[in-house]
Amino acid sequence: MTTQTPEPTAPRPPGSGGGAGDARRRDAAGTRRLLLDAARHRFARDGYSGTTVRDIADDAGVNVALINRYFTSKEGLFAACLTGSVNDLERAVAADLPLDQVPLSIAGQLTSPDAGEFPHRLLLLLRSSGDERADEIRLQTLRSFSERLAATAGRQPGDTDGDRHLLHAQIVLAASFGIVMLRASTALEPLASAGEQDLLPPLRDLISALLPPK
Amino acid sequence: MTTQTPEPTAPRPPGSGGGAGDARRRDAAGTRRLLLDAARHRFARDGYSGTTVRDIADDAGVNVALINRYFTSKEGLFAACLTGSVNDLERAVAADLPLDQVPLSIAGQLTSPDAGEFPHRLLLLLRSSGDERADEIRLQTLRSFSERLAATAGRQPGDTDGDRHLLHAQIVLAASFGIVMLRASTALEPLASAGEQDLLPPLRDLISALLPPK
Amino acid sequence: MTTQTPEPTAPRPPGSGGGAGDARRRDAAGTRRLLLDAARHRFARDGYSGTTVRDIADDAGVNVALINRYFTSKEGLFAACLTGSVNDLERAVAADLPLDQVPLSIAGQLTSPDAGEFPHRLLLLLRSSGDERADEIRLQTLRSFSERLAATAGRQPGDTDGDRHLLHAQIVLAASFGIVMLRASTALEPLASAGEQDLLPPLRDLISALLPPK
Amino acid sequence: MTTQTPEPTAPRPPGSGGGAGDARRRDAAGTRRLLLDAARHRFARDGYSGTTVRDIADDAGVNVALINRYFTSKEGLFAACLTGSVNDLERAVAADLPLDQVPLSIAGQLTSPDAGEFPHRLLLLLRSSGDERADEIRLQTLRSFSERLAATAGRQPGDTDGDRHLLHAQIVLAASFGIVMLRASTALEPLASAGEQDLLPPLRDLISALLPPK
DNA sequence: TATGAATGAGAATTCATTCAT
DNA sequence: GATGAATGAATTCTCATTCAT
Repeated sequence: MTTQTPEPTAPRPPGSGGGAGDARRRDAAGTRRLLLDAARHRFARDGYSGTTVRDIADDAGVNVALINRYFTSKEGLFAACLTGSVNDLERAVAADLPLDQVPLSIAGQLTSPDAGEFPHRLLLLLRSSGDERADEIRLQTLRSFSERLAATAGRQPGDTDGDRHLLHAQIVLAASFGIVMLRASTALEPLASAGEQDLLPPLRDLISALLPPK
Repeated sequence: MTTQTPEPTAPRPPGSGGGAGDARRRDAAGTRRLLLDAARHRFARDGYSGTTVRDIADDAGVNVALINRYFTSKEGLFAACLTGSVNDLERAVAADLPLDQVPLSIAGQLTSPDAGEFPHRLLLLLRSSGDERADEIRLQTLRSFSERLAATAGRQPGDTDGDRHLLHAQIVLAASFGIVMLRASTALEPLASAGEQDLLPPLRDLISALLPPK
Repeated sequence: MTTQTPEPTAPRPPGSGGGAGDARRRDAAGTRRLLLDAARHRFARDGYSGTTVRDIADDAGVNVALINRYFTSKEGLFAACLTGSVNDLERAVAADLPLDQVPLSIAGQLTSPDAGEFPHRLLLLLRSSGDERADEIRLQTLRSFSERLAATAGRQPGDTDGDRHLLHAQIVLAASFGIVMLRASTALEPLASAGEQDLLPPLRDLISALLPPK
Repeated sequence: MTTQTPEPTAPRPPGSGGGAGDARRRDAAGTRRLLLDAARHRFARDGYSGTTVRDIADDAGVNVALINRYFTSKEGLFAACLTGSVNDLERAVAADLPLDQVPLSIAGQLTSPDAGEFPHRLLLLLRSSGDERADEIRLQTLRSFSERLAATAGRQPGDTDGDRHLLHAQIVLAASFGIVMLRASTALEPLASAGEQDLLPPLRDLISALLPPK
């Protein structure tokens, strides 16, 4: 394995399951959530096959076997991460923001100082586990996203091709993905550590260039 | 553009017309190239850990052991793919295009009808093997790319922060990545099957919004 | 003497009387010991590279993966065998026998009728895994052995070179090794099946010739 | 592999077969000898399974495939080494030395300053390839050796057991083996670098203690 | 519910050997 | 006779998963 784990590839000794001080023991719901959180980060950062269930369990501080107990399999856990993220994302954009606030929202989400969940949830949409079901979810989510985004754009005079807005919305989406990816996987400065106030202006420009308001 | 670099098809050994089956035997350079091509596609599509050396060897139609023979290890093969791609990318943009041709060039590269190499080479830059050396190459390439791109932009009146151009260039780069990723890993229409003539206009808009000409 | 150290047979889990088949399950310490015992024999007999981890696991009747679980790697297992053997050897000679009992002790150890552990532990000291750490242990052990042996020898009138005793002790050690090796790897009669009463006299002669008592 | 080759595990690049300056090319007998010499050293030092045919071929500066060409297989090469060594050893002791010269001869052989062949040939007798045929040769050689050695010893008054001389001779042989082994595989001082004049006296003592002259 | 021991499938890599030139 | 490309059979090690407690 070549995951870039901080720990210097310690030969995982037998009997170091976790046991974070015996707190939160015997709490099914809590354990589930712990695993989901850990998994989302790992999957987003290292991809599906770059992540081992042991990594996740260790991060969560629980026993590996519980992954299978609660999620049946690694793929099950991945699917759960995905649907969970989708739900949260849906809720995040459900507000149906006015168009001129979209850049602000995106910029904010991308740079939320507390290493917010948004980038991870987004990244997850690009990760494939090879599981058909999960892939369908991904596609469905992306589709609905871009449609909603396209809907915010104004119709330009002489527009015949309805697809054009959709294409542009998908390009905006793609740009967001690209930014998250680059920030997540490289140390490319200044992009990697740009803050909200840095990202907002160019994003506003980008969006208004592709999706002019109605 | 659409430079395909079809890697001038190995000098076939005498007496192997061109039939199916196992022609091209006993040709070290040819085998190497075959492996590189197969590996680039697999790595770009499935990521480093999602790819099996056996997959690659099978795609290339050669024995697995040859990967270690020619590239020492899976990581060695990955590094070779990366540097190879970098070289080709460098050459591709070496032309130092005038700014107003950049969108055209990008659009062309992204949509080359014959599933050209460009997207794969680009995608590769986002894949990590955990190998320090390879990661350094990736970063270096991205950096030099964005700098060159930034250099094509005009200085705006009152510009004090030189980083701004760089940031914008990196966002353009990110957008390209995002488009390639989405096209590669999902069937999101209309983006997935948009052709050059579809992508050109929005890309032109995007670029001139972020990197106004001098 | 003939200390057999039969490794006080793992605490069998309740409800597994002593029948054949796969008793002793779910007993980490027992499994570890089982692997060590099997490994010591194999390594001693076939050398490091002549031994397969699968051989060892099969001998021990456990799954191969457990070798990596408990000892990290084949080399780790080898090192564990070595240090284990060293400890036992140290204990075996710790008694600081009076010189005139040394031949008896050696003869006893070499011929313990139940194919005792001693020869294996000794043989192990001649096997190299290429692992630096393990090699250092070997050397250290041999050194301390021969020093202790040399110390039992009397000083001869006019002795100036202190090294002489050490050299002689090492030759005695070498002879012991040679005997063990020949017995282990060939069917050379009568040496191969000589018993304690056969070996004792010549060993006594050999030792008193090289290490005359004080 | 963990052979302790000096070269820092250079990833053997394709196309570095050997070609020692194109001298001695197309010389079947020469090549054979070259391979035998290289093989004897490797086998003696690293054992059968610790040695790779590539190691041997590289040492000899010839192509690997020639091993199979000339010796059919790795085992064939090993057997050839063994019989070759046996022949040389036979010749070495054929002189039927007077008993009082045996220690001198052995000490000389063990320490021959030019890293003589003797220790290697001797060591080879302890290495097993798992090949029945080879093992038979080894045993046969050891037997004839010890018999010849026993024959030099004088009959003691009241000797009834004829085997006693043979046993003693085998112990002398074993001691020689042990010394060679220790010298070859460890850096145990002073034994490791003892010269002929150091080894001669104790060996003389050892031999006369076990095999008193007639 | 939680734990850690155990397992089998599969991954990368090495190696002796054969083939074509 | 000699070379190096190619191959298939191991070998070590990792990983997801299941079992017994």
